[in-house]
Amino acid sequence: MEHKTTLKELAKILNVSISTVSKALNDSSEINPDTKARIKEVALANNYVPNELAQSLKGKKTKTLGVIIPEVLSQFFAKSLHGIETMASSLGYKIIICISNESVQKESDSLNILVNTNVDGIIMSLARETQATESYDHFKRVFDYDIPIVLFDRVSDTLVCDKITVNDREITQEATMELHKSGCKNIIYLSTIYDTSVDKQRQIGYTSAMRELQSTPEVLHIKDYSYFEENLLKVLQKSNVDGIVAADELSAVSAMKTALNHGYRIPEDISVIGFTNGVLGENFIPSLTTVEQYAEEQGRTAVELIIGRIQKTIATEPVHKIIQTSILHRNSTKQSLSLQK
Amino acid sequence: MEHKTTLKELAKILNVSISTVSKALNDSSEINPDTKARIKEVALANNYVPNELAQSLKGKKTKTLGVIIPEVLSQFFAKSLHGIETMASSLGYKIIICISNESVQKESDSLNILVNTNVDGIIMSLARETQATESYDHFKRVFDYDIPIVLFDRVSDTLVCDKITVNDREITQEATMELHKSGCKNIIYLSTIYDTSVDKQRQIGYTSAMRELQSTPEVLHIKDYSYFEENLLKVLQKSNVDGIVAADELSAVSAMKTALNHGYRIPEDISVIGFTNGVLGENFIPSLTTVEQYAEEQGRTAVELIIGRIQKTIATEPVHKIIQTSILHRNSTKQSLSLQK
DNA sequence: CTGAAAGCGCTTACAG
DNA sequence: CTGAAAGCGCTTACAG
Repeated sequence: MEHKTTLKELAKILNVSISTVSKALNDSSEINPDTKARIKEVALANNYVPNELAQSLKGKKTKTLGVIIPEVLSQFFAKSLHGIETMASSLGYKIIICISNESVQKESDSLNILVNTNVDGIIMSLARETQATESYDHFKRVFDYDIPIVLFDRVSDTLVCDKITVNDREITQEATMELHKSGCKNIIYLSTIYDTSVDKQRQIGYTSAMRELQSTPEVLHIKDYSYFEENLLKVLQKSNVDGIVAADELSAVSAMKTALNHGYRIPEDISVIGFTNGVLGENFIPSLTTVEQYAEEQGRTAVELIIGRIQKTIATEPVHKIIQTSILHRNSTKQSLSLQK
Repeated sequence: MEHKTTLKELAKILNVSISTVSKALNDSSEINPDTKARIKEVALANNYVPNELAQSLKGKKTKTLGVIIPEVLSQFFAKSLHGIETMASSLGYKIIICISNESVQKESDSLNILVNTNVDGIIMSLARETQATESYDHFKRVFDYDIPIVLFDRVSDTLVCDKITVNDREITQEATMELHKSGCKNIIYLSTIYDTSVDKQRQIGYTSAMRELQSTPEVLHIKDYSYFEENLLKVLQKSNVDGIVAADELSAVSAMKTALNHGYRIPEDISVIGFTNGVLGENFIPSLTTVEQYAEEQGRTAVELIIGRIQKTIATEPVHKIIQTSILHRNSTKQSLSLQK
């Protein structure tokens, strides 16, 4: 087993001091060009690579970003992660990934680990439990130690830091209006991501559209997929539902599945609009009309933001970037008089 | 902004030496119990947490695992990652995640980063390009420096290290036989994950089943989803296909979609068996009969294996764990005389 | 039982 | 232009 060459060893081989080797390899202008060349050559020949632990211990920067997401099985977070990884690695940063599983405890543990491991910054989307219980005490260390943090998608006003979201409220309002324009009379809002900030925003958007339409809003939160079909069916029948705005991809597809399995036609009897452009909605028959959330772009933007913070190249004021979304028209909705591809 | 308390500072407050503080906090038997208690109290009061960089620099262990997966958008890898993260964090290890995007270059870059960052071990699934071109030179440093590595799912005989796979060959043979028993006459093998080890194994399993059935095997590899429908349709018609063994979840669902869109009934006209138990196959209508790959378990097992290696608690011989899979019967296949839930 | 010293592998003021 | 020294924050043989 080989071991990693050190500056000390190179210095010995070259018969110069460690400082000289270090400076030469860092291209310091102090060093004679010839010496530099000689040193670099030997370093290369010995496969020298600086020990990052030692460098970080001195320099205080680890070139590592911490990422905490609530889960990785939904396309939205998988895509965000992909965007984060791509951008981070292209900019020379590594990522430590933590999955909170929607739990405050795991989120808190993860934050502590990231702080202890000296990440340069943290990118995260809040756990549902954190948002439901408004528990933010576990962020204290992050702020105490002034570690830059960027929240995306699931954000909170309590936390003063950079944020990235889409225009959830407006787009949901727009989605609701579109269903109406395409002929839907009884539109409900369906969500399984209860208690999250995005759910709240989307619900507000839906509700205000309904008010504008002088219709009574009807919100259905289903907390457990075991009762999904049963719960949804009851509402479909009772309220004569012909339009559904679903807050995420899985619930949208599940709603279509339930409806189809019980003889409803989509979009003829019931139109559905969901969120997230993922394989699930794309491949279902009918394909899902959905709000494109630009998950990868959110991830990439989060990395740019956090690195800007780390390198202090952006304003001191916290930034809230709102990404403008659009509705991706597919086959779970009827053509309306307005837009359609 | 606060800063992190150091041993030096604690020593000063306590009027003892740094060594004593260090030993006390590490519960060394050398230290007087009373002194220990006093030191721990002050450490706690000052929120002392050891600097991991310094500890790692001394001790050579970072409690960090590197993970490289080809992509994160498919349920299989997302689930594996989830299993890895869960097990790793429960055992006190952090994970650095890299996504190779099926590219040798990115895989090579990732390996270098992980080596340079002093991870204790690496868990990975090979990029398609790596397997297609049989390029393994970029693994040299990993082996030179004796960094433990565990391969899962996409493995290679060229790399001498621990491995985890499922019994791909046998289960695909079984899947093919089952389609036959349920009445299928013209069964094809469909794959979009060409050039991977798992594809090869599954293909072999399929082919040997076909030989056993004295039927001519027909393998359809589609390299680009833009031509999926067109390519598949041609074969469906030409060969009068009534059974499809698909090598992954997305191709299985895409095949069902194509067939349904062209008037075939599933499973009456064409039966389909896929791989991976994910939301995609679960929610499609009809739901996909599929090979349960125990992705999360593979991830968890990989972590156990690598940590065993790191702590040298397992045999020196490389281990190949083969996880026994089973077929999850759902609605894309007909009841056969044998098993059905 | 406590502490001074050396060292992990670097970087960087400072001296010459 | 080169090098000796101090220091990042720890741990651990060794001395007392």
